[in-house]
Amino acid sequence: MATTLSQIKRDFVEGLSQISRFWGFPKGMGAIFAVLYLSPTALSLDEIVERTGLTKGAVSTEVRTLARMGLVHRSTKLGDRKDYYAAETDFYAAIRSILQERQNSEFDHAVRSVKETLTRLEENWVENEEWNFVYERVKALQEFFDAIDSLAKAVIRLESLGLSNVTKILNVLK
Amino acid sequence: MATTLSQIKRDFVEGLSQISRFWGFPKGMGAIFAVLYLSPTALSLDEIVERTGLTKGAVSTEVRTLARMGLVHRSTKLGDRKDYYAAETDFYAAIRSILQERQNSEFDHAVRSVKETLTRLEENWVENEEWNFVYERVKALQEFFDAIDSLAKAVIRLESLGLSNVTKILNVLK
DNA sequence: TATTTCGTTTAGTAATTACTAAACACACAT
DNA sequence: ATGTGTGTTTAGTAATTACTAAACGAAATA
Repeated sequence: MATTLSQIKRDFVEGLSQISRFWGFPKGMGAIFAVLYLSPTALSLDEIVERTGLTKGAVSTEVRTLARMGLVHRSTKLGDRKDYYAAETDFYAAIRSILQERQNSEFDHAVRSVKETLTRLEENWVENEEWNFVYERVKALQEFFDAIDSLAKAVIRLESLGLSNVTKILNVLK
Repeated sequence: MATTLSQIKRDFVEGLSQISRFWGFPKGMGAIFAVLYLSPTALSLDEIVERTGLTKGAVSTEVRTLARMGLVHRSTKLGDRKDYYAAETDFYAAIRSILQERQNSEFDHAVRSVKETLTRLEENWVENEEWNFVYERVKALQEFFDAIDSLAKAVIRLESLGLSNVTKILNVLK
């Protein structure tokens, strides 16, 4: 049972698929990214189809959302009608892109709804114990979300420093 | 159309449900947490059932995973056979707890599989261009995961400083 | 021991999500 | 204009996940 490169690759693709699924993305998306990531050259849609075992339709849509997230890049060759896809290798850039994408997402809408709850509580204020209690709790949650958000932005802003350097600095702090 | 407290609460519960779903948790889990979070007193399983509209079975299992994640706490009253549940209000503590929980999870297993790919590449080394290429790529990914992990740990370690203070410090850096 | 009151488990259903197969649309080449 | 090689869309299916209803078990009470 020789450990061939293609075997190792297959296992890697499998691993990224699971990670993808864990993060709430289709596992096919992870597979597509993995295949592109391990390829030295950009791949056409049909090559991705071949290497992942998915159908053209699935690859077409999923590679597009990957592109929207900035995790892959689409390119073309002159005199060739095919599109070619390559994995983004700068993960910090990808994160930044994903966070931007997130701004318009269902998620941010939901987070905003917490903020909105707060406003409604303020605008229809009734001075009693329960109202006060609810207000304090919702406010605390909203502040937490804000804190996370600011932290993420701060880290992204320091991208050029390198994530591990940022970590080192933090570790010195206390 | 008066904006009553119970209306506001319902909307809040709805909001957290969506957030929960976005993060890949059942939306019922979000609803349960929200209900507990807005309650000044700990609630029994049946009270949660009543306020969320879920069944006892669903609440039983989901409240348990919430407890495992450290997002709610189970308690009992003397001379009362019921269990009572209350929301954790220290979110930083909750995050820490979730990250610990994660150690044993399917996710970490998957992340470890990347590390494992790397080892296999090293152990069966073949000196050629492709092998080298794949190795470099996998290594970069593994280092990225490591960096994220260290960063998370560093932030958690600074919990007592307050998340927003950490953010402030980071913002001064550059 | 039988009964009540609680939480858990289980087996099945509903709802959602990922994916397939195939039709389609567009651009280019002949 | 017709045919060929692309990527996209769509309608349906498979697989997964969240949830329900109801049986069960355990512990306290009668």
